[in-house]
Amino acid sequence: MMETVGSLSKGKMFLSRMALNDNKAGMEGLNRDKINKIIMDSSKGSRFYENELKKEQQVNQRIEKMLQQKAHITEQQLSKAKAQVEKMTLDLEKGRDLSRVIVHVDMDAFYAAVEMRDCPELKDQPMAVGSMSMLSTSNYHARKFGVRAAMPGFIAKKLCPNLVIVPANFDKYRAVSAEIREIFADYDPNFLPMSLDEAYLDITEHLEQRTVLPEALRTHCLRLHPISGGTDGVEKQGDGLQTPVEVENLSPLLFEESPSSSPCLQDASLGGAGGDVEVFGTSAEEAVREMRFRIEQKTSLTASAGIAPNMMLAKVCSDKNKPNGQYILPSNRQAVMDFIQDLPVRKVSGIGKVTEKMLGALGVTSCTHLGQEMALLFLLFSETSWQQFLHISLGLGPTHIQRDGERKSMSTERTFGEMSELEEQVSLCRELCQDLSQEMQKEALKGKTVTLKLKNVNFEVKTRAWTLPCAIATTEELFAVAKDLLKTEIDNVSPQLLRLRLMGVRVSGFVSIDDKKPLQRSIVGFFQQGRRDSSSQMSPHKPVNENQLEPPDQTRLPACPSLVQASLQQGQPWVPSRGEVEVGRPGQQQLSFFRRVHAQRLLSERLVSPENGQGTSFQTQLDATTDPTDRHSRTKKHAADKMTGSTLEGGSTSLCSDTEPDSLSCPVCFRAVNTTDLTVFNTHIDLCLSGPPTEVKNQPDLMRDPGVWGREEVEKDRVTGGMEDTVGLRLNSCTGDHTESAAGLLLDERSTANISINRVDLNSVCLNTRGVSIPRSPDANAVKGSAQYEPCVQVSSGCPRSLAMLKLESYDHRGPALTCPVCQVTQECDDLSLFNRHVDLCLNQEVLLELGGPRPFDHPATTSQSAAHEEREQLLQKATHKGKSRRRGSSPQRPSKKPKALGTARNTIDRFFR
DNA sequence: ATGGAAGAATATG
DNA sequence: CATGCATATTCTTCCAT
Repeated sequence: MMETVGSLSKGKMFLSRMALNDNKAGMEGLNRDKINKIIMDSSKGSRFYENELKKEQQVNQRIEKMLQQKAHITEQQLSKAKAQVEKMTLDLEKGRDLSRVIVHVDMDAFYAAVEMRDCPELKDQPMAVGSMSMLSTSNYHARKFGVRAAMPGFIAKKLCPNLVIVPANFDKYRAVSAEIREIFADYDPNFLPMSLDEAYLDITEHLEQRTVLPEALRTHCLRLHPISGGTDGVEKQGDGLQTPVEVENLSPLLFEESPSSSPCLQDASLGGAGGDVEVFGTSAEEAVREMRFRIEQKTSLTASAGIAPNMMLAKVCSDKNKPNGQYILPSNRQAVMDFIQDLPVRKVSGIGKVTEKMLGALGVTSCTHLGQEMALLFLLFSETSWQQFLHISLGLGPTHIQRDGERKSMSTERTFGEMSELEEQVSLCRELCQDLSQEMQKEALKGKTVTLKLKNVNFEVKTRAWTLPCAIATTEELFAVAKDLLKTEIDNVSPQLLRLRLMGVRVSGFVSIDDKKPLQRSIVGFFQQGRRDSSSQMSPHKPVNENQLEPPDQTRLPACPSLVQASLQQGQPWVPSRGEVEVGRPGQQQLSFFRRVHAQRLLSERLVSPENGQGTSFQTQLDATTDPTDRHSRTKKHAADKMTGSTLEGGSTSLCSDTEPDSLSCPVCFRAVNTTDLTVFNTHIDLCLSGPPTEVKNQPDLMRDPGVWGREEVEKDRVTGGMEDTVGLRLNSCTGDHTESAAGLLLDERSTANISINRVDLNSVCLNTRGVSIPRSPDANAVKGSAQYEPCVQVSSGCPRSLAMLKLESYDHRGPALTCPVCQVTQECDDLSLFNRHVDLCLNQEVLLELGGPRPFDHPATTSQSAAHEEREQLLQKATHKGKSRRRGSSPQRPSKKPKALGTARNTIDRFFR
């Protein structure tokens, strides 16, 4: 190679990552310089190119770092490494297994070949499958022009103006794939499909049987019965095989019927054109030839294959005589080593362009070099990389093919023209979640980690993930998490907009079938789990983190705020915790918002109750400082207690219960209702909820209506009251102005505290400061209790009309949490109609409750059958003026054509995230 | 030290 | 004018114990 990719050419950086990758069959002897010039000319200056440049420089830096490291290596280190290498080499050599016969089969130009088969006009011209922006495959004709897979169509067109680009038709490819897999299965029922067009087979057993296989069963007929007109396609040359023909049901016949009755022959004679037969031998080569023959007979497509003692070699071999050829590597050590000798490392699966370049910088291009430099590589690369290199240099690879286990992730992503509109972004996000959810449903999967992927118009990629305590699957759940992730990113660049070109959502952390049950358990099990967890924390023998049957430690993981809301609607166990946003100072490194979550959560748990996990100290504080009526809210629990045990621990400390019921606290007006009759109580709640909506409509006065919200006095009391011991802070604004307060929350200059945004509504923002004490005055740095763990922070709303509400609660019980007076379940939820429906259900199912214990908040669909509910909901919708009671599940989602906000840009953002 | 989680990067077809 | 999608794995960094 004279013009090594990555070297300098005419003083200009030549991008190795952009240049033509011609290590592909059918691309030998091309005018690379010319092709590369065209590629460069089409790319230069584009955002894509700029990003590639950036990435290239990163790689170069990595290489530089590596070379510096190399310079500091001492002889001593090197000889020590050498010893390591020798020892390891010996070990590996000892374990070398040449007994297996592994085959790698690979269809030739698969997608392109299928299209050509089905459209004869394409056969004689250069064509590719894909689009103007990306090609999946090209036929061999097109490859002569440098047109290949993973090349954008518009560049391919420049290389080859006559190129025909055919859109992909995956259903068709899948169908063909199924056909060839049937054949594979005859040779190895445990074959490993790598993609639609590729598979590994272990034919060792088949070969054993084959030696005693009657000749008739190795006899295959050839029917000259071209299915789509044309004779030989561009890719069909050599190997003595004839034109594409079709023989129906060949494989079953071959292996299941007696040879004498082979209809194959009859058919052939019937065909008139004279059916030839071919007898295949018993060797590995013959077996593979037979397999390829059958593939061609069945599909009119050709395949190439490699035969070798392990997968790594078989893969390389299958490429050797592409297309429509095969290569066998004898199963002896010398043959393997000879084969490896000059093999470019890049040919080995797993060595990509970056590794190739890094190795190249050390003078390693072939596998022999690799073997020679193993000691050096030991010092410069990671253990795993080094192991990989060593295996390669010895010609070793997996000898037992194993079907892939369970899938580990599932994702969907979409590329589009620049998208900056929040509304669009959010709705796209939802769409993706919906698609993903549907896919998950097909495989009955539920996952715990949701990852949002964003690529901006400069091709910079970001991923943001959140792991939940329980597995989720529905659109709403996924969206709840994804939109929070998205919102965080939007907030992080605000007031600028995210200019996206791609968005994706991924789910991982699937629970196995065995794990699913516990995760879908009712809230009873959920809480019992929490109890078990915290008790085991205390016990000296700490259990290993979940074996299969042990459900995940749900108390230790953060939950996504919106998810709580969503799961509420889905009637699934909710998780009493939340995520946060770090409000960083300008210039300060924005630490990952979620990374902090876990830490802070643990912290809060420690605060709550390190010794007994019951949160007693907190509870004491709570009782001492909350509104007196509140104290009676945790009443009515005869049933609930029986089921959950009398305490809820760990992350659920807040649900600690007290006893003696004589009144119930209305979660709406916060007043004690002097009754224990739940029906009466329910009526009260209903009244509260359907209370005068008129004033409420006027947003500025939202907080003024005690009849509906009734919180003002209470909260004012709290502001002046238990301030010192405040642990959770909730800040409510009755206008949209809070957007200021959310972002511009006034931290004093040394505060690095994390303010968590609990929920951002149209009308309120709920913030949580974790374990932070609020000084009475800007100067007073009251360090109390939990504050020893966190810096002090001074909070001000920055909005004259906002009302700071300080509420003494344990961490896991802050925010707009409502406790169901019936089942005692507290949940973050400020949608009163939902809450009311829950209460209704609880009441209606009192009997059930007695029998089965508390259940999760139920799905609205199952609960809002009655017209009364509907009415109330409508009322409430008016009352809150937020559309909060809109049921995402059942009502057709309105295309958020709500009036654009009066307020700031922020305001509108918040609206989208409802 | 070790281990988990998140995030970026690498690789494959 | 303009560079995809799905999946897996590895490496690095940060954090907690």
